Amino acid sequence: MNGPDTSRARILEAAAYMLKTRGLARTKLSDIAERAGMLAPSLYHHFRSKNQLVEEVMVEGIYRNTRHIMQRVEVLGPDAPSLARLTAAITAHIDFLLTGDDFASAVGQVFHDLPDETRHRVLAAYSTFDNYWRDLIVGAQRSGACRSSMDPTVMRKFLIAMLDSSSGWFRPGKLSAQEIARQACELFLHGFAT
Amino acid sequence: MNGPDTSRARILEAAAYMLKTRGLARTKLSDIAERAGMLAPSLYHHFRSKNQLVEEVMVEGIYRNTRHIMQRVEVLGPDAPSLARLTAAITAHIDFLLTGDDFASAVGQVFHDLPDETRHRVLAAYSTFDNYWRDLIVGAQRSGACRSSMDPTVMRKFLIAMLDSSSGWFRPGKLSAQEIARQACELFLHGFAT
DNA sequence: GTCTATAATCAGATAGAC
DNA sequence: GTCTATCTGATTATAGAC
Repeated sequence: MNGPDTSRARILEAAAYMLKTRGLARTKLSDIAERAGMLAPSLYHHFRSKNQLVEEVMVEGIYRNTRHIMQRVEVLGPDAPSLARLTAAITAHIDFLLTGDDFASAVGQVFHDLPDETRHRVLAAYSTFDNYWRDLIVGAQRSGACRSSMDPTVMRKFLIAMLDSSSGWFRPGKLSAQEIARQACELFLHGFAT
Repeated sequence: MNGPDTSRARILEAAAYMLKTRGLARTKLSDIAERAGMLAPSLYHHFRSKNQLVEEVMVEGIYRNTRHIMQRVEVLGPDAPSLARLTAAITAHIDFLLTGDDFASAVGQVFHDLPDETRHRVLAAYSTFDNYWRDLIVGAQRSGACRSSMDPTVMRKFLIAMLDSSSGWFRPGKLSAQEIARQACELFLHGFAT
């Protein structure tokens, strides 16, 4: 049942959890190790450095999230209206962040503290994600469903910031992930005013 | 012309700039000192520790930003329609972030890495800011200008996250702060769809 | 009030036993 | 593959001269 890297995977999950919860500077290797059931030096059997470990978490988080969103959009079929595609993407993103993918949440939390060199490589992985959103937004404008008077880059930045923030303030037991996703769609597409 | 704490003020400004630009973990005391025209140990004549210096930057940033927003809203007079008040607040916030107040930008950048004890105190200062936005939003709902079907807390979190993000991606020479503010108002109040 | 040492701390990383 | 022990390096912080 276990592949050759069970403990490697456990370490990555522990790291993702700690990074999402406490950020980069406040997570020590010993915290990650403890959560993975071992001591800090053992991590070096699986990863060359803290940076490499963090980088893998980031890239994995971006990859998982992108793939999840794409699936939930593409299942609608190639002829789905662009607003339906946008709605599916927003809902998928919130869902994924709030329903326990620590990797995806860690990305937003840690990205801006990454050392320059690491950040460049992570940025490359991020571009797939970013481009997908750009296409959804530009597509919605081209189809006439969204306003061309709005700058698509600004819309994307605002939207992603808004969605990403949710993993920082979401508390289970209050509004559900579904309800938050619904409000995000409403707000982004139709606004708060009556 | 110079009060008793000119260099103290210079240090705070240097710290705000470094914190907004590089985040907490990546700003060293020596960076702050250099920007203030002195060497790291000299900072200890003015501040007890890095934490205390950072805390003062945070509290000052929150205070300045809150005061700026309140002024720009209250100048409309007590009978201004609630949408005008919201619009003024959004515009003021973006303006303040993008037109060079490093203290305000540093808050969003650094807040989540603060050591627990510091963060608690900063959070107390933050509540004035937060409550003001809450009142603007709830007021707009009560007046009927904004939809009661939306959760006011979620709207506030989404709005502030969206606005705060701008200091991270704004680049002078592209869209102006005014234009970004306009798009933020449009998006938040009327949405992106046609 | 700012400097030149220098100490203290702490976290990342390595060596080598088991 | 994980441990104990140790090293290294970076950064905060202190002592004390000027």
